[in-house]
Amino acid sequence: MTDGLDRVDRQILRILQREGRIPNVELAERVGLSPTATGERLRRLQKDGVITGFGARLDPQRLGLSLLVFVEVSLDKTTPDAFARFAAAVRRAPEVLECHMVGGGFDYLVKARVADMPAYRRFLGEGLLALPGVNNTRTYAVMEEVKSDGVLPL
Amino acid sequence: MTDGLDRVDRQILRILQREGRIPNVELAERVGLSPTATGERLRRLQKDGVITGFGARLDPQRLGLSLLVFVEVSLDKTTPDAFARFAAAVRRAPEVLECHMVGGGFDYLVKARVADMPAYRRFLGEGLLALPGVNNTRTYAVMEEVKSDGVLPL
DNA sequence: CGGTTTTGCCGCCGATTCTGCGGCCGACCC
DNA sequence: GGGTCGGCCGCAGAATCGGCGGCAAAACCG
Repeated sequence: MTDGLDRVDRQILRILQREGRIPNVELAERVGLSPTATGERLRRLQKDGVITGFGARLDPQRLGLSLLVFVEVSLDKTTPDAFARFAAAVRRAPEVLECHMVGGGFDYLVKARVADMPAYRRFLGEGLLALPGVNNTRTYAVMEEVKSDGVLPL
Repeated sequence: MTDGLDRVDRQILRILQREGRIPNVELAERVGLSPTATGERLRRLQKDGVITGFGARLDPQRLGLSLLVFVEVSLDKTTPDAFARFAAAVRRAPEVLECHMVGGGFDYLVKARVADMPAYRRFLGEGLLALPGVNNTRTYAVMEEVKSDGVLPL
């Protein structure tokens, strides 16, 4: 059940990762199946949760979000529910694109986009550091995005 | 030209980020415009580069990629073209979802997905450490993905 | 301030795409 | 051999797409 994907399924996923809005008929002729069979596979892949959704890729620059930063966050270990409260607050913060709990020298790795350095200072001061339990942060500003697509290998 | 987006444009982008495959007619009635006008805006947003593409979101677990890791990479500063060669190699590596050049204690931050720890060891040894100019790496394994969508604020 | 251009929207309509249905074929199992 | 089942196909009605002409309000200009 976890991996009942044949060659055609994988090809469909590979195409849809990059061209999510391709019409079903064109997808069908690319994988060499009829539109009906292809649509059926697509529906099944969504129902089974392999495909969790579709989305538009936007250019952050054109939206005034020129600065990409990664922040390593350390929490006080004293309060046990601090983790849950931090996680909840982070999910509400629109600047935060991703947040991962990691094992190692710190607790959370946050990926965020803001307009510029002043905006980041504001986000750091009023957003992150204001959260209870936040002990220490270390910021890395991205100078160049070498690879950004995030396409999964198949 | 960089920011000629009105309220309706932003609403379109907000919807399409989460539901990229929504039919144009439904998008139209959600933003309160006719399908023709909505389609025209969509076409313009793509032509202007605000929308760079559409893609399917896949569940990494169901594809056998259960381990998400972040790797901080330091390069030898001796060879000046080492940066370009590292960047080129990283773009070819399928496990690497993202790679950013950062300012701070190290040079590159790499986000990668692999099947499990043995697969990561292989990727680290044969993929990253084999690259010329790589001086030092530090790995952080993700224990929990608190927020992963990467949706931009509008 | 009046006229003109521009811009953005709508309704319409032919072409394309989608989707549910019935039928076909090969694999598999008694 | 006979039955069952999963996967694919073709078809047809319904929905959607995309280009065209018209219209009204805003912007522009003399």
